[in-house]
Order: sequence, then structure tokens, then C-alpha cells
Amino acid sequence: MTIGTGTVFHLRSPLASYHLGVKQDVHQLAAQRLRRISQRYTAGRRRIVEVLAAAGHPLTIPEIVGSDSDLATSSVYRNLVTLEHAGVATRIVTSQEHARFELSEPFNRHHHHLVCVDCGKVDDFILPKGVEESLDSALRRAAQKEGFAPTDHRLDLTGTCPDCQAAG
Amino acid sequence: MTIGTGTVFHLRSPLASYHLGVKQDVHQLAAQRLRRISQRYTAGRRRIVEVLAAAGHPLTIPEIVGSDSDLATSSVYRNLVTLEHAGVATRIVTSQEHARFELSEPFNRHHHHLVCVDCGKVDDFILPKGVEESLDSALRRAAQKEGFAPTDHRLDLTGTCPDCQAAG
DNA sequence: TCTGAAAATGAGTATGCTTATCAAAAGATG
DNA sequence: CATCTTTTGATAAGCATACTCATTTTCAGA
Ligand SMILES: [Zn+2]
Ligand SMILES: [Zn+2]
Ligand SMILES: [Zn+2]
Ligand SMILES: [Zn+2]
Repeated sequence: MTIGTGTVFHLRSPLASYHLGVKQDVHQLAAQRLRRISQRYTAGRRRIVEVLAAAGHPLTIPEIVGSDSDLATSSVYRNLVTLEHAGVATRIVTSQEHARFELSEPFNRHHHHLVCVDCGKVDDFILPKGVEESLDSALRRAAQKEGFAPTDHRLDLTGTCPDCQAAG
Repeated sequence: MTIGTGTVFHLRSPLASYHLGVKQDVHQLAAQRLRRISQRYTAGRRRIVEVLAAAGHPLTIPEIVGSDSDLATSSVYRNLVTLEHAGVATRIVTSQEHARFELSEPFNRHHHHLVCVDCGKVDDFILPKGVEESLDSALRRAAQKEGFAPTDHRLDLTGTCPDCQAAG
């Protein structure tokens, strides 16, 4: 498969961990984005990308560190800052506990989050295309009115996940 | 003016600090919501509500403490947890620095946030009614599909505020 | 209006996530 | 290979927030 054909895989529901053609594409794109800011795609950074791609939902730093014994906590913190700055990883800020990370949009299809206020778990969901589009143009208009230069939007639905509903 | 008439004041643009009829209504509703969870509407809690209502945009805890010399930092932290639990204040979590707080939805009309990624400032904006409604029903459908019990949604537009555009 | 139990306060301290430090290791350059 | 630069990782430090507990305030009941 050639690079950049954009064949969409759906490895799990509701979202694939990434929607680039093959795993190689993920690493090539990550390396390219790091090069753009004069950073190397080192083994440690590659392992983090690997773990995030395999998870398919946002992970905390302890989860990332725990899933690969070669990863040192301090380096994971430092490298996630670098990966975020390079546009490879995205930080998901929830009100409690640890921050969570997932691969950024070119690696992951555009989506939003269901955030459980009890256990902190985060799951992905997508909006219908029409809703997303009307939302997007409304946001552009709102930003323009305020002189705000938008880069991205975040939409979270907060509530209680099925597990916590059953528990409490 | 009688309580609960719901006359809408617009004290500033784009959003009034609260849209209940008069200031007295704010405190009565706050007291009622605290009573519901067996908490008292003490002087310190009243001062916090006062400061948040006067600000008209989300404040950090240092800002709240600094705006009223009678407020102790530890009590403000503790009371904001209580006010949040009572449904009087809402915590706005941005990726950097301090959390920010504003009055909750019955005190404030429903709105969303422009978050500056450079300086952390948060401003309010509202979506056109139709967009908000189609978004809301799409969110309800998405939650139902996942067995998720939704309580609220958060929509942030991230980017650079006019000041930071000029500076950087 | 007293009175006493329960709740709230606030200054200080502890917790714990995150980031800075810095010597060692790895990689680039030529 | 020699040298310079970047990255690593164990440790320490920083810092927002939560906890502690003696004191103060509140409020229901006498
Ligand atoms: Zn949950
Ligand atoms: Zn996600
Ligand atoms: Zn700004
Ligand atoms: Zn707001």
C-alpha cells in the first residue's frame, strides 16, 4: 500500500485508533511532524506513539508508562510535551486526576469525548457530519466576531458511564 | 421586584454576569441550592458568589482571593468545591495553570468558551439557537447509543486572543 | 435570649502531579 | 574517530490543591 492513499481502517468501535493506511504511515507522519520543529523521532517517542495508537482511547501517563517497561516516567512527561507541540499527541484535560493523551487529528479521525465524572474514564464519539459542519461554521463566525484566531475546538459530554451507573 | 420573575439584565457584552432578575435572586437561589445538600450559605460563600457575579467571566482562585481581602485561600478552595457540588459554581478546566470558576447555568445563560492557548484567558460566547439545539439532540443520541447518562456538555474554542495576536 | 452541638473557618502542612536539573548516554557531523 | 548537540532518566524542586485541627460561627432547642 502506498503512503497517503488514506484507506480507512476501523480496528474497533466506535473509532479506530488511527485512520491512516498502515502503521508505517503513522510513524512516518510522526517523524515528519517532529522534524518540522527540529526534533528527532527517537525510540522512546516511537514507543509512546505505538502505545497511544494501540489503545484507541485516551490514556493517562501512568497507563502509558505501565504498558511499556522501557519507558521512564520523566521522559514520558517530557516527550509528551514535545509530541503535543509537534502536533502528534493531544492533551485531554479533565477535571480530576491525571491528564490524558491521544494521537492528534491527522492520526485519529475528528471526534469528541464522553467524560465520566465519577471514574474519569474518557471515550470517543463522533457527531453526525451535518451537525459537525454547522457547528464548525458557527464557531468560525463567533471567533471572527471576537477577533479570536481559532485553532481547534473541544466538545465534551460529561456524565456517568455505564459502569458507574451500575455501581452507584 | 418579586422573586422569580426572571427579568433579564444584560450588564455587559457579550454576556451578562447573571440573568436572574435582581442580585437578591442570585443569593436566594444560591442559598436554596446549598440547603438542598444540607450546606449553609455563609458569609464567605456569599462573597465568592458576589465576586463571580461581578466579574462576568471565569476567574482563577488567586483572582477571587485577591478581589476580596476577607477571603482566605484555603476556604475559597474548600467552598468552591461545595458551591460546585451544590450547582452554584462551575469549574472550567483549561490545560494550563489554575482552574477557573464561574456561576452555573441557572445563574448564567448557557454559553461556551474561547480559550487563549497563550495567556489562558477565557471569554464567553453563545451559539445561535438552532445550532445549539441540533448539537444538543445529537449529543443526546450519542449518549444514548453508548449507555452514557449525560449531565452537561462543554464546548471550547481554542486559539489566540486579540491581545496575544498583537503581542506575538 | 441562653446554650450546646454541629458546621465552617483559616493558617499551616501535606499530598501528589508535573516540571526542572544535570550528569551520562546516544546521535549527528564531518 | 573526535567533537559537538540532543536526548535520556533518576532525582529534586515547584506548585496547585486538599487536608488538619484548634478556634470561631451558626442555629436549633430549651
Ligand atoms: Zn465511569
Ligand atoms: Zn479521543
Ligand atoms: Zn491571550
Ligand atoms: Zn463562561
